[in-house]
Amino acid sequence: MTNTTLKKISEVLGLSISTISRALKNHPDISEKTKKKVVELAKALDYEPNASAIQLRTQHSKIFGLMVPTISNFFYDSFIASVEEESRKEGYSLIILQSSNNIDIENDNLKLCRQNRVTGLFACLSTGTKDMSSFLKMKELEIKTIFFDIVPEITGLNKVCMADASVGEIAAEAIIDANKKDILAIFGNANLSITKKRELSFKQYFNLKAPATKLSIEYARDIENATEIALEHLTKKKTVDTIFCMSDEILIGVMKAIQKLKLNIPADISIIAISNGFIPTLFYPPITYVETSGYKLGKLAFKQMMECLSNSGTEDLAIETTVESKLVKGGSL
Amino acid sequence: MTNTTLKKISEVLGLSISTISRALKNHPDISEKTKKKVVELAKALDYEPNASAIQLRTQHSKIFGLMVPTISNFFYDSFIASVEEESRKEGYSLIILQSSNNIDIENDNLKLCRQNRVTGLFACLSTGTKDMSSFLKMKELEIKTIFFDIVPEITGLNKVCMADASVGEIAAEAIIDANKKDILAIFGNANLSITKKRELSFKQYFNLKAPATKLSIEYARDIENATEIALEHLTKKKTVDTIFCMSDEILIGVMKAIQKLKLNIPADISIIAISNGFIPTLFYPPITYVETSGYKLGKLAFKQMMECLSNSGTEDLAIETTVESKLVKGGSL
DNA sequence: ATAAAAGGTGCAAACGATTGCGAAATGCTT
DNA sequence: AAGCATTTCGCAATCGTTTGCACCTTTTAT
Repeated sequence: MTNTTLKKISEVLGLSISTISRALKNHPDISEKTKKKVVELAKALDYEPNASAIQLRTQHSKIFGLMVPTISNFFYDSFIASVEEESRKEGYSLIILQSSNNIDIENDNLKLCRQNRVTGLFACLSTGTKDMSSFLKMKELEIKTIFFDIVPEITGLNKVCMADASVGEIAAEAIIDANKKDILAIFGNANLSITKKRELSFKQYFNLKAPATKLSIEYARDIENATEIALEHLTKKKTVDTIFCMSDEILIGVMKAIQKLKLNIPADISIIAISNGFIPTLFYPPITYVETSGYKLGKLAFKQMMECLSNSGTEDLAIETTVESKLVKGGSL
Repeated sequence: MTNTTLKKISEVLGLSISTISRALKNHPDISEKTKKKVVELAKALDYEPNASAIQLRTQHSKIFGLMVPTISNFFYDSFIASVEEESRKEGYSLIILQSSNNIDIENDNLKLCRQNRVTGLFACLSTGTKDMSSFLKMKELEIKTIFFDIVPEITGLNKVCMADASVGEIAAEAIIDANKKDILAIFGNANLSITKKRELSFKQYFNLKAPATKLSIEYARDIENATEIALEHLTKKKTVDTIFCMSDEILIGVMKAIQKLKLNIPADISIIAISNGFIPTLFYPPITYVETSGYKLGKLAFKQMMECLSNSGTEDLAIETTVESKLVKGGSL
């Protein structure tokens, strides 16, 4: 069974291909009578336009690319879900790519996007990305790129992020309000700008508002490493009264340590995290967290993409926007 | 900056477009000398073939579609990740779609796949799907479809599933081995074949091996509902000694109830779940679970897709394969 | 009545690549 | 040197759609 094409419809109706094409897109040149005939036959024959042909002809693809380090992630999967929702509404398809934090794969993926002539790309950098040339190549090809979450440090690009600085402050403020004095703060990869921002604002807020607070800063590579770090601090020097976790992964690692030591929250130890909100509710009491919503970020990124596309042609300005976050109180602080 | 095309290369080199095309694909008709020249210039000009043009010409798209009810899900996200990995290796792009368990969206998504002329589709049915006509339309268009996880009941289709029957048995066996007598078994949507299979095999195994066991069967709609059900059983009639959870969602709901009641696992109550393996490890002691790996299922689905494609032309046989699972012992039983 | 203006439709080129077939150039044989 | 095979390459059609332009009817205005 071969696909129905404009040609086939035109042959049946004894009209030209161009007339069919115009009729189907409700072009004013075509009479109502003809339009009706065409539309009806098209439906009867299950006509569905060939996206490749349209792309080829119009040089416009109705496809977005979306690249994340890993799909299996509380933050990214909701970001993806969010962008997917919007894309579908606008009639775009979404090609999902994961870089696995591997630069070669990242470049392969970018190539795929170029070959498919995606209209736009949502990109979260992989951890090791230093060389932005592949991304800049996208710009030359007029593939609009919105960077999100982990974004390049260079300017002149479109970026959407959580308001990372304020995220750090909100957490710090909550800790100070709870009158905690000895904090273990565990961050992620120290090379990422997201980590730097959160850490800096976190520390600065303490310096400003509660300089006497004792802060131990650590960096965890993964869940296991976070567990180790927490165990180390909780067993050797038992003075720590609060643990701050920069991410869900770190929170999970820390909670393993706490459960292992059978500590009570918040009697023995307080916890506060930065999270999408899912993991914190799995524990009892629910963990207090500063919300970073992949879902909201996705919506924002999409909005920015659409603006970017409508601005096309004119000077394309690079915008950096952020999603503010808020404290969600559990019972862990 | 416009894209490099075969035409542009041909003009620079004073050769015909066909020669360039053949040279780039290492066609034996072309001399080594010419090939070398062409390949070098192509690289210098950053030539990247236009996927749309190729698709249009070859009627073969190098794109797979993948539809799940929701991306944000422990099982599906790892399935997606797995298929994405393999697709990339084979040079395919993946279009991800989520149906949100909404039949209209599901149909829209299928249409998108058709319009993009995807080569193959990995599909997990949404909960309410009864009418398979949209899917059968894919078959007419020779879009190979592999159904996974939640699959249609009709035969003659390609399906990959967890070995749901054996999953139920493994759980039942573990419970019997642990010498438990009063079981609360919470399942998901009772209309899904996956639920039916798991439930049937679960009950049958008890009937066969330990008919005296008391089984209370319940169905939970979502996390909250699972919590309610668990609370109900644990507070009113306190005889239940084990809770079986058919999915991560149910496990999460149950764990909330247990933490709320401050019950000790496994002293007060035993837990066993069917899970991807992530959620069970978040608790202490880790929950014993029967493993259902989205990752493994993804690999299997992809393998089957490739076989399906290579078989193309010949009689296309419908295969149903399953991934066996195993018991992963935590400390909850 | 006739010219001008709509209204409706078709022609043909274009998008970028693939490929069967034919043609030119080269080498080889005798 | 002529015939033949072989190597190397180009022509042109094709995939399905869009779109500027020209064309032919009707209307409408004068």
